[in-house]
Amino acid sequence: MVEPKSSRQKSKTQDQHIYEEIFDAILEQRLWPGTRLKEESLGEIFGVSRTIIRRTLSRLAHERVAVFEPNRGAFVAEPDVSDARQILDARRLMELAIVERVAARASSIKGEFKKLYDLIEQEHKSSAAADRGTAIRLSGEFHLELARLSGNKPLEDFLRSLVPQTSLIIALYQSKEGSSCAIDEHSRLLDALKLGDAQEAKRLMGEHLDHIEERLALDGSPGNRNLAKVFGRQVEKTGS
Amino acid sequence: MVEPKSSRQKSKTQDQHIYEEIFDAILEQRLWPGTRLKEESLGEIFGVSRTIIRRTLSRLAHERVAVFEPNRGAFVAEPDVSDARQILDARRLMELAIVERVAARASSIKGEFKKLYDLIEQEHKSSAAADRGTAIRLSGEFHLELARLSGNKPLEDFLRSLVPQTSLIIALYQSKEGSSCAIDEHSRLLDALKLGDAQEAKRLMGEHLDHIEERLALDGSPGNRNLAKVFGRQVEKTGS
DNA sequence: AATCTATTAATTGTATACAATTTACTGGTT
DNA sequence: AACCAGTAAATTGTATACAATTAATAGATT
Repeated sequence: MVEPKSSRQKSKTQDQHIYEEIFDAILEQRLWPGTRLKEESLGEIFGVSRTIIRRTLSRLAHERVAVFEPNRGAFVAEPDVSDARQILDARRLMELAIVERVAARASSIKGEFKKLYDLIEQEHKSSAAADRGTAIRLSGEFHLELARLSGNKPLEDFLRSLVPQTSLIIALYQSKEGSSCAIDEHSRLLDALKLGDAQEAKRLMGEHLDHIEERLALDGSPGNRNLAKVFGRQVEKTGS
Repeated sequence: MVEPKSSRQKSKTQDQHIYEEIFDAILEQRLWPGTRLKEESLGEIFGVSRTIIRRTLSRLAHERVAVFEPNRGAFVAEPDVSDARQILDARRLMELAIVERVAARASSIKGEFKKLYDLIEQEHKSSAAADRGTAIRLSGEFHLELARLSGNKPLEDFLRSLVPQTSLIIALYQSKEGSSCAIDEHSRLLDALKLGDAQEAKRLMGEHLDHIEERLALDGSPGNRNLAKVFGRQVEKTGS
């Protein structure tokens, strides 16, 4: 058997690929909240019919990263302040639970920490190269890899929807420019995890999330809001 | 405007209806783990094309209540022991967090507790009538209503996938028959919540979940497993 | 010129047609 | 009788066609 995979069995990986492209675009903030996701345009871009695109959009909608407006199509989600608070609350709950579980398993997954160190290194590089988009995405991937190491798939899946949603929140509400402190925070967190120090790891994760939230203006004072959001919708980035 | 809704705007509620029918069938354990969900059959039952059914199945698959096997179709999920442990772990985390949040908001949502009392009453009735399926479903709805009152939609959505998954776990691994203690537990939990006593409410919820887990045989000893699971797949319940 | 209305174009929502694959069945072989 | 191959039927996976709706445009009216 040289090529056992038919054109149809590619479908799942094909699906996954399209999903990840959009996912990454949101993480890297190339795809802005409110951006229209036109089905035919996306179909042309990825060389598939609307059927496939529609399934991908449906998945994104289920993860609350996209929203379907009836008869108007799909758009990148625009979480309002209330949504944002709920998402960040849920994320904190998840991240602390994940860190706790990773710390508890630390001794039995020693070999699995390598990818986390690699991600941190890549983050450093992207940050040094002032490649903000990539740096943000890698930061998200760090958290997702942590979730994977928790050994709890439901928690991992849930975080997979919260991470891009956080990205949208940052796009909409970040007032101060993000200093690159996050990288060192990841490093220190990982050190604590490797030692299985759940208490310290949770403390560091809590602080890490505090720092992310501190940079946001969720108090509703328009002065701090992202100008793009204040002055209206973005240009479509999906058109052919 | 007498009838502003077109045939297409029914679609969303139509979708929701089909989803809930299957969801309830799983909660009530009329739909057994491993049952095949044939697209055309379901389409005939609900009077829609495979397109709609496929979307519903896709949603169920995303919630891990159903599973797609490539080129073979969708089946009701059959969580293995490892899956079960992760699901129950995640569910405990969620339920405790939810209870905490409901307790914190207790004073500002006083009027919203009515539905919970109604559900408990219905549970009593179904239990008295020996209507086990309905009783189980109502128990699930109690937890979902609680999640709604947490005021955190992401957490609510996540629990909405964990509750039917728990139902599947119970179907597969419950060894001892469930005594009706759960009802009183719901009552006492609700009393604590109404008072805003988070500590006590969490304690009660923890015990409640302990009791559910105690009745399961997740240790892998086949002697305690559900016979239906041991001796193989169930009869299809989906055929026309 | 601005606003409203009618018409056209663009887009989504659903059903259906067809291709790829799996499952069931039949007949033959050991 | 059990087992295997080959064929037919059933089922899924994808693309496409068409209907319903929304958005865009042009023309008329104030």
